[in-house]
Amino acid sequence: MSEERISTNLRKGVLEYCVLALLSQGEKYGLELADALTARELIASEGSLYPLLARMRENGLVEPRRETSDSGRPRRYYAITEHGTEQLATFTRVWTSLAAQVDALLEGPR
Amino acid sequence: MSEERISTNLRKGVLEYCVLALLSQGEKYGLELADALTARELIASEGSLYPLLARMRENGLVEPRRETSDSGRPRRYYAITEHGTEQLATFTRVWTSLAAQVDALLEGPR
DNA sequence: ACGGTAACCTTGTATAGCAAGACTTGCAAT
DNA sequence: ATTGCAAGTCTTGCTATACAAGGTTACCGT
Repeated sequence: MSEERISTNLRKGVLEYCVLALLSQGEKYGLELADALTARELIASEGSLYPLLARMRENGLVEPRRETSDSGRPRRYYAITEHGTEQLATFTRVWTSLAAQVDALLEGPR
Repeated sequence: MSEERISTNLRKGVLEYCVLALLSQGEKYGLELADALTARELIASEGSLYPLLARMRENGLVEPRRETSDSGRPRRYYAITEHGTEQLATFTRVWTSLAAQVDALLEGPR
């Protein structure tokens, strides 16, 4: 029951950069991102993703492009911007450092 | 400028269990915890810690004990409870799994 | 025409960390 | 004594994020 709560809080602030990491491998559209993140258990529902994408667009981290259907309904593809790439690099530094501290604490005194 | 913001969000949901990890090595009082966490860059100020300790007490994760001064002003020592120990174990599982996913994403496709 | 489904988006809510500072207590100079 | 300083605890107001639940639009097969 509380495993969910733990996950939820852990995801805060990580999700944004996981999206950037995925986009750094190439453009993706909303549901495609949602599926990739769900498979990795990094989101619990699309309700987290779309508001996040909107924020990221406002902050200039991603650039949306509308692709009107070759088949199926139109999709909105997102590409990472230069600014987004920089932010991803910064995050990687911060994450690596923090994760090392947490790992050390969890392992306890040698 | 935004490195702070990244850290802030990353800490959410981690801090609580870092406190438990520290307490699993023995009782500690407020400022002692604050110093340990600050040294590891896991908090930015005591303003995060005291409300957290209060929440953790309400949730039965820690048990406070008032120690009236042997020397210096009285301190409130916190000990981890059995429930706290269980929660720490659960967190460790969740954290390990999530951290692995994030690391994999940051390293990108092999 | 009609149901299904892919894709996208919105609303409301709970929660966690933070900055800044208030308050209390003991100790040390003067 | 009195003043000042530092250790220790706690409070207030704020912002931001993930989530559940549901709603909307467009395409497709039958």
